[in-house]
Amino acid sequence: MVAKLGRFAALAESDKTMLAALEKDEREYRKDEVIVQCGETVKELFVVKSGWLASYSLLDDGRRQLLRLFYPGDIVDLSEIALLRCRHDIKCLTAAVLCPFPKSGLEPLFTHSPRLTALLFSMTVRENSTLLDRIRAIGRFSAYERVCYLLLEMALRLHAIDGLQADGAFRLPLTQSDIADLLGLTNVYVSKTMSRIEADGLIARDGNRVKILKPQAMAELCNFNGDPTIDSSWFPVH
Amino acid sequence: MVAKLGRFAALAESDKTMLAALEKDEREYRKDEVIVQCGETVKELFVVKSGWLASYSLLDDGRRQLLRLFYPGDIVDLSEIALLRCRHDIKCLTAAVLCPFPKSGLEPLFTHSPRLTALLFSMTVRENSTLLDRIRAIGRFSAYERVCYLLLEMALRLHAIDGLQADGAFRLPLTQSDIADLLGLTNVYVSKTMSRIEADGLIARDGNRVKILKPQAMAELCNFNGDPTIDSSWFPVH
DNA sequence: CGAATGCTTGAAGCTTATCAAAGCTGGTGG
DNA sequence: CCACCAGCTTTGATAAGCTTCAAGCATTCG
Repeated sequence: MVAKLGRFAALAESDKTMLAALEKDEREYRKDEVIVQCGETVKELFVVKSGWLASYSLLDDGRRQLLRLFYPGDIVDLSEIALLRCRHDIKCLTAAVLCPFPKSGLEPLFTHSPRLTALLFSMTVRENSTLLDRIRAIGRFSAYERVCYLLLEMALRLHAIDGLQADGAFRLPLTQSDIADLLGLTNVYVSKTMSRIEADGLIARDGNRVKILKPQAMAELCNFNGDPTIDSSWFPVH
Repeated sequence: MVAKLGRFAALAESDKTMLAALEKDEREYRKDEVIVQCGETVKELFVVKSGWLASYSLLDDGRRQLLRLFYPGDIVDLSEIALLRCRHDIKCLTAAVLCPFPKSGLEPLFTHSPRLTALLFSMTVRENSTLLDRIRAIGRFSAYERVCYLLLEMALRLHAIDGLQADGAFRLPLTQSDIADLLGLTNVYVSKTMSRIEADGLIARDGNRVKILKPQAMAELCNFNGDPTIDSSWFPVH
């Protein structure tokens, strides 16, 4: 996590120490294991060491909407610190290693490091921004555009944490049902859409590996702007 | 704004003073006036004194997605403080009075009041939570459910700032095209859907006034949970 | 009063969902 | 090491929900 945050702003040694304290315990989780259940009172947060997680919401009739994906280096779920009760389920999409820490573990950080506080605030805003992008995608994009969009976003996100393979391809640990629930589609139509995207020569697939062949064309197709740039100029110095 | 934030946690006098400083200037804006344009470097933020605003994203071919609504007491756009360039347009849905202040106006607040910082952080998380709810609505709800959802959310939001009329009705300053762009629908279908909702006896309409007749039934219909509860127990004391 | 804007209603069409069945793949136990 | 099985993906046929297009009506404003 120090590595991830350090990309956005220089950190003092004391800041690094505080962050490292959050990662001192490790716990392993199996694929599909549920980490947090909707309605629970949240006492613990987690730093993701490895693996993918997702938060999601279930409706009475079985409909499901995936809300967020958590990658290595993320905090699950930083937002929950401010809420009394958790509003969504969170589970492992792959086997994962998490570093649990009590909610109060962030307290010293808020009281002693304005700079680190600003940084966490910025991370929350950034996440916010990706949610807005997805609202736009689900609300106004065709299925074809939505899938392109998701693939680009994942590639970008993985690139940032060195999760891409040498040739730029990446393993897609989501099932097509997961992708459908993330984008407001059905698994059947995701399958048909991905086949079309592949037939059009925009991507190549091999098992669950995906390689984006024409990132430029795909980005134009779905108005993909990449990540917002964090402005650290206003951060308190210490 | 002091009133709005004070609802979530007790504020020290010094905190109130800092907040009040943000609201010392006032400027009037006309309906449809654009406050912030996509791509601009953000130097100024605003406290909404009166009126409604919305941020939105335009696609090349004219499609539009409304992203957020801003009500009196909100900061437009708190998120932008952390971003170098603005990613969306923001405009007035009604005539409005805003209090502009420079981005740097928040700096003393971050450096001198951990408690206020935590509160702003919480507000951001809370907004985050409503975005997740809307992702769920757009991704998995039918048009009928989406419109019910939006009306409930607005009523709740207005209730919190005493914006409801005596009989519980409220003026809806959005056009049906706005509602459509907020929910990922078309203006035509919003019209048909609202007529159905009214025919079903869930709401009553008179011009642009709306009254929710059966809030309970509507809430069950669309799994409406109300607002998340903010946990202020972890806030630094001063 | 005329023009502009927004709302309503109907008909036709398209994207996506639903249902169903068959093919593929990776993991497990014999 | 192979066969089996469960879960995932693919493909096709049909259906539903929403969009698009178009015209008429209502309201507001200069």
